[in-house]
Amino acid sequence: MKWSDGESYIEIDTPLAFNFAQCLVFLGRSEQENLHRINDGYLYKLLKFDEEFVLCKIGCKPNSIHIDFPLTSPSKDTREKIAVYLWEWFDLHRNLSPFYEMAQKDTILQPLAQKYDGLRMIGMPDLFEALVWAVIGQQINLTFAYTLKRRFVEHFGERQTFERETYWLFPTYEKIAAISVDTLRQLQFTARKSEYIIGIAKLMAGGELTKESLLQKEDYLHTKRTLMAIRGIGAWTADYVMMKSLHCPTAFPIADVGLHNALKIQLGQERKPTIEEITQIATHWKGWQAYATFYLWRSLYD
DNA sequence: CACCAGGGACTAC
DNA sequence: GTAGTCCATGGT
Repeated sequence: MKWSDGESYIEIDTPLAFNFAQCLVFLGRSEQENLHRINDGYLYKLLKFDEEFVLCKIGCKPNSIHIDFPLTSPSKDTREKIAVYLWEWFDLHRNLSPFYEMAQKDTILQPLAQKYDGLRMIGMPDLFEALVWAVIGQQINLTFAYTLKRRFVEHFGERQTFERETYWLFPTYEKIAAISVDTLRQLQFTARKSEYIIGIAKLMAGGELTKESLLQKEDYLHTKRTLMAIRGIGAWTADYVMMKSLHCPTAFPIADVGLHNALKIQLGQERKPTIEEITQIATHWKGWQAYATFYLWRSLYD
């Protein structure tokens, strides 16, 4: 990763096939999102490292991402962590050339790759955030899922205010490990989801589940099995988290309803494709299932 | 009012 | 292993 440190700002070199505006479209998909704000072409995100809050104002230049710090100037050590966070958030380490070459020969992906050229996998560097968001999203419509996430963040997350706007941090697993099922039930989480989320928080608080250990697993299936052994994490959630937080390119939530709807639309069919049909279609996507899924999700927001 | 929603656990066979 | 059932609640 290449980045330059200007002390009061940082700049991260962007790879080929990167389009900041495309990424902002995806990040702006919900009005209820409270973990970042988009205003006038800039992306605002609150982060915290070692008790140090940092508000980032993120914009783009021709070949780089430029980050200013409107609230306080972070230390050098923190500036490096911010660069790493952004690197992960926008999946900047990945060379997309093979994906676009593959997409060029795929009738479904070809128009999407052209239309959303430069869109990167928008990740979730925080493993706990990815897990909770996935559990929240199980079997409910996205609008309600965002409502639940907003309540969750605003009840248990820390905040900073800048120019009359409030910026939120996702709650920590330490905090959630200590709450009761009843507390989440009051926010209209189901009892089951409350148990899953608190259970996951306790595993992480106890050091039994870490992003580092998951990343150390040998292969896709081993990692997926490890995740699926946790109560509340099935095949869909495991793939979702591997895709968004572990940057696994072969993660493929094949049972995803959004994926089914996107394929139905792209294929111009009256019905959604079956799992067997999707398996067949996806044989072309080998090695890039996560990106294929992500671009299909993106197509739902036009 | 019916059906759906970015599923998963649990049970029975 | 897999098919059936329940979970629970808002959106459309």
